[in-house]
Amino acid sequence: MVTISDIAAALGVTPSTVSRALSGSPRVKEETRLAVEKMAAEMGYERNIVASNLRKGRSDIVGIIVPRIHRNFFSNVIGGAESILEAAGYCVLICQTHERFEAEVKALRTLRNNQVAGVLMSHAIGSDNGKHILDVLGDRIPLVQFDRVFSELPGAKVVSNNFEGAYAATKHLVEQGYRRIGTLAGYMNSEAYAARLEGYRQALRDSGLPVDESLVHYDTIVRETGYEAGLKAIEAGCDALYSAGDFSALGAIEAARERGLRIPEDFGIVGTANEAFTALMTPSMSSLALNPFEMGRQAAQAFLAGEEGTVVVPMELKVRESSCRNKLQNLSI
Amino acid sequence: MVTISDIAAALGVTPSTVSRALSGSPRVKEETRLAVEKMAAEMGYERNIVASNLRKGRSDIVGIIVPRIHRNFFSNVIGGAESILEAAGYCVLICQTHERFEAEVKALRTLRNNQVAGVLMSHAIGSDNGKHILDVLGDRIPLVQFDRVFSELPGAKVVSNNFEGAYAATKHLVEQGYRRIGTLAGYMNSEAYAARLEGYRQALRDSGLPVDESLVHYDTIVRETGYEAGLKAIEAGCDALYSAGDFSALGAIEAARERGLRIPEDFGIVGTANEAFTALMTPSMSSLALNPFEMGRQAAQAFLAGEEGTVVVPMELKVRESSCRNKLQNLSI
DNA sequence: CGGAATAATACAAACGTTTGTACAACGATC
DNA sequence: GATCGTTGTACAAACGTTTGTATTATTCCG
Repeated sequence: MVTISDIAAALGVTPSTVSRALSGSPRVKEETRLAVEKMAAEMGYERNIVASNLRKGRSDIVGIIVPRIHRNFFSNVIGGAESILEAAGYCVLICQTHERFEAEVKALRTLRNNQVAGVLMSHAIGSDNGKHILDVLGDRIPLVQFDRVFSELPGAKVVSNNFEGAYAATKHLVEQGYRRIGTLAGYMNSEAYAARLEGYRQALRDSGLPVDESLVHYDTIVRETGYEAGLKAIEAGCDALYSAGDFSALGAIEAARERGLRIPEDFGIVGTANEAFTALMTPSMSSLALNPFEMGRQAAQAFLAGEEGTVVVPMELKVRESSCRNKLQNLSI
Repeated sequence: MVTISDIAAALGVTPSTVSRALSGSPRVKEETRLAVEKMAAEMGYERNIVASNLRKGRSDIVGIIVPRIHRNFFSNVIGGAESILEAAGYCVLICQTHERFEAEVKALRTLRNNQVAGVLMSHAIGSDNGKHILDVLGDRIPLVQFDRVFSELPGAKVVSNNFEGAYAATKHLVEQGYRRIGTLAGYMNSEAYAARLEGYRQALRDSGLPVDESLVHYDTIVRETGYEAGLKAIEAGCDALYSAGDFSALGAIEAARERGLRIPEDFGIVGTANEAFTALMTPSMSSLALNPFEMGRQAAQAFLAGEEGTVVVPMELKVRESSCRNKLQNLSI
């Protein structure tokens, strides 16, 4: 591998001059810079990033920590972040936590020891607060949180407007004439799910409908639990459900079919996340779309800008057949 | 940050002794090693990986290059690879090519300049051969290719049994009574697609059916091109399609519906990749499942083992409604 | 033309680790 | 007690870059 010293020797200058020339310092003469660049190209020089990082005390690597990389949502966030970071000259180091606290701490350590320029993360379900994050990263490494956020931590945050989204989804069901609307609510230690539940409640209140807590089904995010909760909801006389997840909504649809209910005539449903299958099934499923790619972009941009605020990425209600007794429509919140 | 020199000073030994103690060299006395380890723990020492990498000339980072990270297949491969590499003490640096040759070269350069311990990659459609890969990586950085493979390159390879898979898928269509079976074949500069096409052809031959080259539709991997090719296939009198991709298969289904054909009664289809939506749509779509997580695991293991061979990860034909005029069945190849 | 100001380059010390070689201490052997 | 091998440490030179300071070359002005 050719080094700046080789170039320096070939040109009869010192390595420092070569270094400055290549990084565009105003302290080298235009003529010298051109000569250096030419020689560097000729000799096939490429900067040793590791040495550069060691000297500078930081790298051009941005760490991203997610619970599971192969979940659709997170891989899209990563894709969005990467699209911005790559253009800005960074590369991306990925760590998974598998929802475990210990793995999260380990990932944070790994990233810090690699002297990453920053960390974008969505914390594990297993983490109750962000103390460990602060402990490991200190105040030297900028942090951007997305989706799952500890609001007490410093640094930028990127979230969805879960309250407004769930509000719009529920309101939509009301407008379609459903009157006894339940919800599959997810886990309450996640602020996102909690906000969706509140949005659902508020929409009912604002519509003059009673908020019946027996129609709220907690901890339902997979198909099986959605199915069971769906059966209960039907027995309780529900005619519609807003589900905080798509897979649980799918389970509820199964339950409704099994009970001989037609969708959307007898039973309406809106899911959340806009998973690929929702648009492709029959009848197609209405869903409150997250925008993970955009969240990734925003997180990356927040890191680049070094700003501290909270960015809210709007959700979009995709109205499809499963909730439309009236006409089809598409709402942006 | 505390360094080995700090520890050395605190104990009255030299940094080299500390370094050797921490890396378990037999050249330090057991007693000294314990003292060093204790002091390191007390002072909260963590090895500066960047400095270590510079000195050693390589890092504990493994680069993974994929066309697009948020494609289900690739994010699962990454997940599989990461599960193995993480356990072995490596971390994973991700690069996307967006199917572009130039981006692939840039990614390779980035990884080499970061002195990665190895590269796992699936090349871009835009790359016709692997010369650039060899040029950039040289023979110092081990390479493992997966899925899309240049067989002329050295290093380990992990592939699916595309020929056998496509053969089984096509044979299945024959067994279901379809007689004029076309194919959506993908890009022929990818050996995987080429092998699938051969499997399709061989299955027809072995079934005593004519191989009509006008029923082979090249370069169709997305929904739109699948739709167009689907229309052509229907006009040409096809009653079934084996598609080398799920999205193109979806497009073909649209085309069939538009032409008033019932699925599977009038028109059968089998896709490839077993995307999540295939099982959830109505009618559910048969698909030739890849095993991306396992491929990632195998690729990582091949890197760790430093072996050169080719690993074949079997595909599995998921038989669902879209191809079943007779009975439902599930085939393992 | 002298001297100050400025421009351009050279010098050298870092960054924190690893590792080959040298060295000291010690016990064993003859 | 001199010689030798062994064991444990110290010494010092890397790895390739960046960057503060010193030095030399150039320009400009009175």
